[in-house]
Amino acid sequence: MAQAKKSTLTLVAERAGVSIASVSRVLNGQPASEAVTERVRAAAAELGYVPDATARSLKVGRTEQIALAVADVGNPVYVSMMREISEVVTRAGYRLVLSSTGSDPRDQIDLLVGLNRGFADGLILSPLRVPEELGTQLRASRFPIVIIGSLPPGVELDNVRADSVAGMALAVDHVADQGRERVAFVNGPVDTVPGAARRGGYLKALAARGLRRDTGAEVEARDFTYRAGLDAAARLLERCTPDAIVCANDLLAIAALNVASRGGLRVPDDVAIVGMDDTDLAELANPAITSVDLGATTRAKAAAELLLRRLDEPDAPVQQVVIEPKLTVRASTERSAR
Amino acid sequence: MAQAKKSTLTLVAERAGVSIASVSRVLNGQPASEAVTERVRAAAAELGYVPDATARSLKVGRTEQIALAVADVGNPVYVSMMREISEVVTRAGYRLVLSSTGSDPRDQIDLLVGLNRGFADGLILSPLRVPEELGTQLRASRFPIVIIGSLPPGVELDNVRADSVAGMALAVDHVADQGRERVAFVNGPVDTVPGAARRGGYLKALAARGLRRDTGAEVEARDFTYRAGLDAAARLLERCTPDAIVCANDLLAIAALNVASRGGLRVPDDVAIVGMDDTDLAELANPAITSVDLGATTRAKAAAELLLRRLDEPDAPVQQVVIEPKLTVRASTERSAR
DNA sequence: AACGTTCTCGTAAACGTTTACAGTCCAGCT
DNA sequence: AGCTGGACTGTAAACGTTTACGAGAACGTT
Repeated sequence: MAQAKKSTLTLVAERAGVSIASVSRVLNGQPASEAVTERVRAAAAELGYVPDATARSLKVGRTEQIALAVADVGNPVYVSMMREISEVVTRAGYRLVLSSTGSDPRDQIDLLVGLNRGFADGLILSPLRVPEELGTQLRASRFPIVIIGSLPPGVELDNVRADSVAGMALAVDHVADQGRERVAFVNGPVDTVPGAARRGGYLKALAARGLRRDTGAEVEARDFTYRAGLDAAARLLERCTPDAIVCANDLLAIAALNVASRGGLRVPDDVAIVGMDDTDLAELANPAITSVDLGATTRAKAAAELLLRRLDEPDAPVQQVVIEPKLTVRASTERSAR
Repeated sequence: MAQAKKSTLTLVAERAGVSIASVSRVLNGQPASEAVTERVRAAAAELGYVPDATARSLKVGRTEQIALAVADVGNPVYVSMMREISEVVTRAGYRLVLSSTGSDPRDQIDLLVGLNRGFADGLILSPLRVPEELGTQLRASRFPIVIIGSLPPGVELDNVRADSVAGMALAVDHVADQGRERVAFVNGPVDTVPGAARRGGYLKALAARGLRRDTGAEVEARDFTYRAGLDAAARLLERCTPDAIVCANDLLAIAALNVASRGGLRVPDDVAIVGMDDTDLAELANPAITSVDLGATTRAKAAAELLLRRLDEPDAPVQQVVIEPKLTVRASTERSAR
C-alpha cells in the first residue's frame, strides 16, 4: 500500500524473521525455500519495500545510467538522436542522463571528469568542436565512451559517423542531374566538425561534376540555426543568382527557402533548395524540401548499441561504423511537381 | 595526469600519510592544517583522484539528480521545456535524468515507483493523461514532485500550468477583431489534458464573442503531430470554409497552413491561421504563423525552480503557479502585411 | 551408522564515502 | 604546576545493498 517512509532490507528482514541476506536473495530471484520466499514476499509487500538504487550501485559497481552529451538540445537533429538513444537504452534497462554541452568546449571537459566520478556507466558524446584537450581527456576516461562524429586524432574509441562528403555529393548530383549549374552553398560555421566536413564535400562534389566554383556562392551562417540562416541566405542572394542552393542543415534550408520565396523566386522553378539531415522539418516546409538523410537516427541507434555492447564486453575490439547517406526528394527540387 | 585506474580515498590517504578522514575533510574544504592540506592536495593530484559519486550519494542521501518525464521527447514544446529545465538544474549543480513516458500510462507509474528507489532527488512530470492510479502513486512518493499541467483531483503538489482557456480566448479574439466570423478549430485528442482544456477554451471564447458554433468546424487530430494535422485539416476544409483556423498546436497549425495553401487558399487573406505554443516552428513557417505563447519555457523554468526550492525546504507550503498566455502576431493573420 | 552431498540460511565483510566522537598536542590561563 | 580550551587529526560507525563463506540440516549412499 501507499506509504511515504523509506523501508530497508533490515526492516523487511525483521518483519519476515529472517536475515537480510535471505531477503536480498529472494528479492533477486536466488534460490530459497518455499517458506522463506513466501514470508519475505509478504513482508516486502506490506512494507512497500523498494530497494535503494544508490546502495545497489555502490555495491555492484554499476549505476545503470548512460550519459548523453549533445551540443544543443534544441537542434532537431539532436532531438531525434536523443529520442532514439533514449529508446534503446531504456529498453536495455538503463536510465538516460542528459547533458547539454552548450558551445563552451570546457563543458565537455567538465563532463568527462564528471564521468570519472562514476555517475554513469558510459557516455555517448557528439562533439561539435574537438579541441586538443578533449583527446587527452577521452583517453583518460575509466568508462566506455562512444563518439558520434569524428574522433580527435590518436584516439581509439567506438565511433559512428555520417559520410558528409557522400551526402553532399548526393545533393549536388541531384540538382546537377536536373541541369542546374550555379549551385550555391549555405553552410554553418566552418570551424565545427560538421561544417568543415560538409564544405569539403561540397567542393569535392562540384569538382567531380565539373561545375564552376563561385566563391560568392558560398556563405557561412554564424551557427546552425534558422535565424542565422536567414542572414546568410540574404547575403547569398544579394551576391548571386544560383539555380540551386544546398544547405548544411534543414534549418538553414528552410531559411534559404523562405528568403528566396519572399524575394519573389519560385521554388523549385527558379531555384532548387536541398537541405541536410532530413529532419521532420523538411516535410513540413512549404514546399517540402528535398533533404539528405545523414542517418541521424540510425547513427544514434548504432551508437547506443555499440555502447551497450561494450558495457557487456569491455575488451571487444574498437568498432567504427559509417552510415551511408540517403537522398529524399521532395517538392523543393522537383520541377515536375504539379 | 591521465590515468585509467580508479583511485579511492584510502589510496590518497596512504600516499599522503594521513587518515581518510583528513583527506575527505581537505577535499571538502573543512579546516585542516597547512601541512596536511598540502600533502593531501599533492597526493590527490598525483593519483588523479576523483571522488565517487555513488558512494557520496549513499552517504549523504542525495543523488544530485533530477528526473524529468515528458510524454514525447520529439514535440518541440517539450524540447524547449527540456532545454530550459536542463539549464536551470545544471546551474544548480544537478544532473538531469530524462524519461520519455511515451503514450502508455503505465510508464508514468513505473517511473514513480522507480523514483522511490531513489535514483533522483526529485521529479518534474508533465503528464498527457491522468489516470486514476497516477494520483495514488503521486501521493505515495517519498520524493518531491512538481507537475507541469493539471493535477489529478485530490493531489496536493507544487504545480505550474498554462491558462489554455485564456490562451484560446486570445486566439479567437484576435481573429474576431479582424472581423472574421467562421472560426474553425483543429484540436488534438480531446481525451488528453491539453486537448480537453483547449476545446473548453475554444467553446467559451466563441460564446463570449457571440460567434456561431458550427460543429463541422471543429476537428480532432489523432495526436499532436504534423501528420495527424494534415489529415485533420483536410477533413476540416472538406466540410466547411472557415475564414480563420485556430489550432491546438504549432505543428497542427503548420499542417493547416500547408493544406490550406496547397488547396489554393491565400493565407491570411482567405483564411487566417493561428497556432499555439509559439515554438520556433511558428517563425519558420511561410508565412510565419501567429501563435499563442502558453509560456512553455516560463513554465519549465518555474517548475524547475519550484522543485529546487522544495529540495531546500521540504516543508514549504505547496505552490501553484499559473502562467499567463501571450499572443505573438505574425504574417498568418496580418492582413495588412505587405 | 558413518559419511559425503546438497540445500538453505545466517554472519560478516565489502563497496567508497561522510562525520560523530574521542584523542593528542600545545598554548594560555590561574 | 595544573587546568582549560582550542585546533587538529585519527578511529570507527554508518549509509543500504550484495555476496563469500561457513554452519547446520536434510538426504542419500555405502
